[in-house]
Amino acid sequence: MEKDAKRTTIYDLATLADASPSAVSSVLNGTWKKRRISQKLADRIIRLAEEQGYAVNAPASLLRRERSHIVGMIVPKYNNRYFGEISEQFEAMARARGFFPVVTCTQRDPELEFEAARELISYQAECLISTGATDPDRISAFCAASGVQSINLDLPGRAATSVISDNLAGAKDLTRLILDRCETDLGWRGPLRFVGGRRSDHNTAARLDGFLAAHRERAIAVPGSHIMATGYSAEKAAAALASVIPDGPTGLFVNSTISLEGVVRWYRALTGGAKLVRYGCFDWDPFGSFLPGNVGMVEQDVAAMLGTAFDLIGAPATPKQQILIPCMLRTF
Amino acid sequence: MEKDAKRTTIYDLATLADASPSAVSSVLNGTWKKRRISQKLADRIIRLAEEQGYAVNAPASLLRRERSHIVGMIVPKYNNRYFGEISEQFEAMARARGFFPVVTCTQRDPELEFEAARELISYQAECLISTGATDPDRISAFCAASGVQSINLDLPGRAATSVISDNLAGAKDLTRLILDRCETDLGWRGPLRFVGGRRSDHNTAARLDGFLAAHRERAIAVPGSHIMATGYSAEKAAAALASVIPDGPTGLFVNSTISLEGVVRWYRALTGGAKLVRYGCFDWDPFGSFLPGNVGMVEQDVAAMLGTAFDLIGAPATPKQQILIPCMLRTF
DNA sequence: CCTATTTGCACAATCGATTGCGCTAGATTG
DNA sequence: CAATCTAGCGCAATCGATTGTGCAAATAGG
Repeated sequence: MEKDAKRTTIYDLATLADASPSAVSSVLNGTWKKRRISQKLADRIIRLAEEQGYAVNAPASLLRRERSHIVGMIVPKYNNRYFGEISEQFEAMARARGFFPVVTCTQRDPELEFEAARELISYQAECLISTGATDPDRISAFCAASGVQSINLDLPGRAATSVISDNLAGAKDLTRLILDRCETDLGWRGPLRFVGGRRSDHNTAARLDGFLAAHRERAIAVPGSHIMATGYSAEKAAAALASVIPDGPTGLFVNSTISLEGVVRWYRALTGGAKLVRYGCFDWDPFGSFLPGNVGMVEQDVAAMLGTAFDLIGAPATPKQQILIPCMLRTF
Repeated sequence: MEKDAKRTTIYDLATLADASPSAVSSVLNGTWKKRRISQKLADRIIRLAEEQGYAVNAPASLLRRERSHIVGMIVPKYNNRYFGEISEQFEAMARARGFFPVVTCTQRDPELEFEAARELISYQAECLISTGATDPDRISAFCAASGVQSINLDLPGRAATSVISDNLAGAKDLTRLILDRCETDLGWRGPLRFVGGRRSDHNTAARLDGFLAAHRERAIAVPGSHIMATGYSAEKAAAALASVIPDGPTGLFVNSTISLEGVVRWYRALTGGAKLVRYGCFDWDPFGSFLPGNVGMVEQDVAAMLGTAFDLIGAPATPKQQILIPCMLRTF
């Protein structure tokens, strides 16, 4: 196109409209009634801006402005139903509230998380939401030093208010469901096995608590060997299960859809025993209900979590608390 | 925290370091050797910047700078394996190349697509990648007027170079696979049905061409009623299939994982005929291989597509072309 | 017709970082 | 010892938009 086509500025438009840059600016940012610019001039400027394909220079505008209206979010992954949903709804809700959302994914890499957070602050984000962050407190500290609000989502931290799922209750519900189905389908009372995740992870710990509580309710003892929280990857889950060749009924509490891939791979490789296996998964996937042996999934209430988070934005600094959002049990 | 804690600026650091703002600036942006700042002063400034939790004011920097290093991308959705993968890999590859990626999702809404594109240009993006855009040419035109490079991904446009999957070849491969499996598993020769997507959509059209070509190869006639490209949603696919109660063998070419959800729902509701159904899907999902009846999926080569797109960034304006990236057939 | 408003707009400072240019003191050269 | 060079750094203009203030011209009020 036009080789070194400098972008059109308000100065160009001012010349074309035979007006001052300040008039152009106020017309284009909507403050022109306040500044008593005539309708006539406003129309002229607006028409010219459209003709010239004018787009405001955001850096210049942000530099002068008080507020940026930018809200930032870091998420570990996109290629995952849960975080994909979070990112997508975050953007929609931010736009609906007049914010400019910027989401970036940080691959569960603590350094990248911090760097991305710093970048978002550089861009003058007014608030930063750390989703599933490995070291949320470091980010919160940096935000605080820059006068930027920070909120934790999905995984809690101590240095900022955290909005997380009620993993304990959700896990208890799911465990009960699996136990029930084992009883009705297989005439077997448990105990189940807990597959996937990491015990050092807050959410895994809470879910494990719920898992154990549901067993305790029914006075079912869970041997330590049944807790197979050996990591998140599908391979780890499949490997952990490799030695479990069900000669009798088997029930599994699967801690994430990633781990579920490993479980299903193991399940499919079973020759005879598959009919004796029932499982459920914490986290939802649209294909989950079609997987044989799957009795239900826990769907985290992304809309409620984000709604709660947005209510916190701009609110007066409350004491750092943990807000628990109930999950939804999907029964198949 | 500190109530109206103004962010630390280079002027604050200059005062603290007893140096000039220009020295601070050059130290922090790495141009200080060129400006002959002493190592001693540089060290002092860097230490102070860390102590104060300094983060550069990106708008101010961008305003003055020549290049922004920002690359923008719009995608229709995140909550989908394919686009999630695209977004995630785009960010990683952009960072690896020293760019600052900004991705935003636009829900297949033409107006939102355009608004988001305009915003990214406002932020001085150097290049904009329109992924699966409904009206890529409008965006390209706006980019051109602003002197910003634009590239289409996944869906082609006429106003910018487009990097897309080789849908024709991929669909032909998948169709052959399904036909083969129908023959070996069911002893049946087709024709298959084409489910999902929209004929007005470039990719659907290309896949349909491949679908028909593979039938033609084998001299199998496809009745018009077998082309059920009635939209992308799971509901539409399920509804379209509702009347198809297989009294004999049935084979389906499913045009997306979204449509696949509807297909699987239909499949599960079949009482007797399920054993006579085989299908395959264009687009990959990690749970796909566990779905009964699914004989294979086409995985689009996201890494290759993005690699090609990145190679185009900053390259001298080539003639607008369509670059086809081969897909990978996953056989189950 | 003359003073008070009001209308309609322009001026100029400002946001924070970048960068071309220039200045000073010490080192080097002849 | 004068001339030249260089190391080391500061000055001030600049990017484009925003916004408090000021000032004519038009209108209203008496």
